[in-house]
Amino acid sequence: MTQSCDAFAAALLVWFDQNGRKHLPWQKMRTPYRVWVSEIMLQQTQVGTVIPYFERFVARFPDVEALAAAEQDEVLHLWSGLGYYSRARNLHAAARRVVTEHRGKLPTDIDAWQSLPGIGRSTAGAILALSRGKRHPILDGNVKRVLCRYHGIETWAGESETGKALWVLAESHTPKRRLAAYTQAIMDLGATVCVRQQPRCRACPLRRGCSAFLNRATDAIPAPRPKKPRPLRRTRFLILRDQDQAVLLERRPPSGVWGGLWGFPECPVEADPARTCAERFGLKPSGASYLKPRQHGFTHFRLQIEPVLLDVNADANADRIMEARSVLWYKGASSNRLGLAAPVGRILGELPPRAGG
DNA sequence: AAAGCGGGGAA
DNA sequence: TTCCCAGCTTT
Repeated sequence: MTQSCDAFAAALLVWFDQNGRKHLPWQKMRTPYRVWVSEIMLQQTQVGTVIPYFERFVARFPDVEALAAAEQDEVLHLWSGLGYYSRARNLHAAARRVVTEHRGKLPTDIDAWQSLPGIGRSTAGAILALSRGKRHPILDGNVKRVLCRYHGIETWAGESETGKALWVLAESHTPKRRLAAYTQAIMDLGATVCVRQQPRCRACPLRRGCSAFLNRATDAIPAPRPKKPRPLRRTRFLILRDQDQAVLLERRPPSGVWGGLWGFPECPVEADPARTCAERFGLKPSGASYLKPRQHGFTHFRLQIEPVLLDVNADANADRIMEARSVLWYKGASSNRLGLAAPVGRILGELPPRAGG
């Protein structure tokens, strides 16, 4: 007798029918395009955060042609606040490639998906399983946690040997039928039951076979990433504000921190802000006030931002500055649809009013 | 304050 | 192949 799936998958599917999430926005009209967008948004971001972004994004770009035709600025604007902006740039670039290279047809095989920017093995497998019911394993953070606990894997999942072993296990548990349900089920279990801290093992359909549960090891598994110290870096944000309360923003380089987003000009903390302002923009500030420094956290370092507010009179120079496409005077969200780096948006909302302005 | 999360690209 | 990078939310 051949069974269509192992005990792991069978228990998971039974659980899913009762407890799985079936009304997420990307589960209505479950087209490959919508599943693709949702999977990219979900890569480093939780469901609750993604939902409003997803709704806005697919309302504006309902299909791959609409996305491909968009300006990058508008794509980044709709992504602004979600983080990891290379996801948005890659999604946009991939949409353009699908239109030019596949005449707008989304791929049906996993290699074609994986050759698109921003799509690796797990994301490609998830898209095909969820939207077309094809048999491919996935291995995202939730699945790694479930498999490490179930199989009692005590090494860190980010280690390459551990990762290989997890892919083999993921493949072996993947059933031959009900691929969309199974794929959603294992993600849902990780997100709602087999959570990192205080997992709800009493509600888990897999506990009878779960090594970590049977050995009371759910606190130790999954093993945490080996941690490294995060150095502190400092930078200055130059906030040039003219007599109409408009603020000068620069487009950041396409790669690196906040790549492609708009932000304040930066200068090293050793430099003189007023002189930098004069040298780079030909504007002589009438005063400089040092605003409260703030810290912004990244994975590998912390950034101390020291904002300096410089009041300038821009009339004579505005045109010359604007000739460069990478600079603009920002008058508020109503007049510009741009992607702003998160701390830039916060600082803009907290600026003190200009005296006599 | 610290940890988590998937993939790209440089080394 | 192996590092290093990215930005927000949750705890």
